[in-house]
Amino acid sequence: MVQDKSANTPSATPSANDSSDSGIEGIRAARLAKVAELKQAGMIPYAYSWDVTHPIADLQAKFADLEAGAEEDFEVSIAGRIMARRVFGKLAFFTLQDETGTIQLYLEKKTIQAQMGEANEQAFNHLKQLTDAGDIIGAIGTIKRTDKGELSVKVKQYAMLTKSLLPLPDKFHGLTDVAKRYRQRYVDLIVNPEVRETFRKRARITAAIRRHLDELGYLEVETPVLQSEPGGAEARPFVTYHNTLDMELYLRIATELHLKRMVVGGFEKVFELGRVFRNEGVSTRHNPEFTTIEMYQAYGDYQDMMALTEKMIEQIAEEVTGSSTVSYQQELVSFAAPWKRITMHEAVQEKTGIDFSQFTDLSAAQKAAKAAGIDNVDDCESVGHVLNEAFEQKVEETLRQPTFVIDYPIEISPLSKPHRSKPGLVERFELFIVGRETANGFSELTDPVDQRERLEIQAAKKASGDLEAVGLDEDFITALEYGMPPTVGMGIGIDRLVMVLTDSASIRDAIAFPLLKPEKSDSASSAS
RNA sequence: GGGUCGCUAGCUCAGUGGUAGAGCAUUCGGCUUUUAACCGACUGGUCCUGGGUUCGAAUCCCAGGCGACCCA
Repeated sequence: MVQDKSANTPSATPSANDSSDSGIEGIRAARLAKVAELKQAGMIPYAYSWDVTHPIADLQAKFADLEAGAEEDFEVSIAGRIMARRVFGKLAFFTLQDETGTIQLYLEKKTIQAQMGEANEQAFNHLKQLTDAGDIIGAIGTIKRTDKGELSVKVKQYAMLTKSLLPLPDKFHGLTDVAKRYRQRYVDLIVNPEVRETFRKRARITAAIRRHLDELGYLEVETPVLQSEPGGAEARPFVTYHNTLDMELYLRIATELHLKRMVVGGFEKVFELGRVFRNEGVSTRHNPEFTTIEMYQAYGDYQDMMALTEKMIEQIAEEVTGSSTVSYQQELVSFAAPWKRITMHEAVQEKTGIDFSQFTDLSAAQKAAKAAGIDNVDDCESVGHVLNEAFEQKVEETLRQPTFVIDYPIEISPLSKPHRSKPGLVERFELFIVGRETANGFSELTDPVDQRERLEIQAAKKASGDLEAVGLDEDFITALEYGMPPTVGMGIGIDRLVMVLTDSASIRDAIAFPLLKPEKSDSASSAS
């Protein structure tokens, strides 16, 4: 191994094999013994750096046409994790993996001794005895395609860079236990290439959004996560506490109200891409912390924003997956614009036969809905709420291709501007993809008096115990009183978009570290 | 919140009342063209936790934990 010349002592050190235990503790002990042996032999088991000349994928591409058995006198230096070892008496093959891919190391005793022998005659033996699958090593050598056709680096010199103490999962079956995959995502990432690809795609999606909006002249801003009055959505917040101010604070449930303050302040195109927190249950479609982008454009309306949305997402789908048609869980989804637009009333009428726009009376709407097999209508406080129940129960799931549902009832849209020509409705759209709400946008309510009235209704609900109702944010109203230009806003659930574009069945597959309950409670297990 | 299923070696999994198993990994020996390398030998267990039934429990019963799926 590459080493400093000082300590070239024969390995009179503790052998790695005096543990009779091959369970996890035994493996750790054996590897710690190897760490000691490496040090004893003058090597550094946890190195400081390594000069890499080529990512592995570059080598695979550059020498793709090299014939079996051929060698190139082209010296490279690479680094990565040993994923598999195939060791013979005087020859060994390692599979080395870096971020870009894998390549085989061709490790010949003859060659390594010739190059490293003077420094360490034990170089090849150390390779066999002191390296394990999971270790991170650096290697310098030339390119060779073996007789069996595997592109390899014929190693002249190598060095341990990081000694791994824990065994990798089964090299063939990998790690499949989903709980373990989420709890130890680092192991999942090491052994499951498709998981790495998902998070690469996620990064490309957010980068593409930023690039797209930057080109359109949008400004990325950051607004508070800690708020004294969470608003902008109907959801229960997380509560936290500030010590020196001696006050409760809430983690934001949306970025909406602060972004609108930015618009009031004169920024005409703003967005924020960031984390919001909702104190809700966990499912394949919900994680308590998730990522949204909200964007606001002055002087535009919801038609403008729908046009922007379909164009942007179509472009992202093409960039990230290579096509505007993607396969999601065996279902083809086409992002080619323009997307279908249908009013909420039309959509519900299509599926239930009921025209809710004819109802002015709540009980008549409830009766009709019940007759159509719609549940939970008794608690509805308005025709609009009944319509929404009907939509959620009978329509939502059926919207597989990207679809804009437009013109929502005003009762369920406290921040939207009234529709310019349809009384009782607002200029709002929601985007559905594979049956899931993925985006939500509307012409923003700019009338401060109307806004105050609508938020007061919410505040009253909150006061009477509705935990999801939002409070009245006086400062937001004050901002509107200074005057907000006509504005359209929209939010996209980034995690759900990532799910569709990465073919992930669960939101947990699109979030690197999803929330999980601790595996074991440290507190006493005795019941009370 | 309800229902169904799962939890056994580091990993992937067998094992339905009678001494806890296999493959891979680990350890040891052999091997210069392997790639799920191979051959030989060995090692490795809180059978998720706690109760109960039983002469005897991974297995049956009860409660709990964590997870998956479905429903609300």
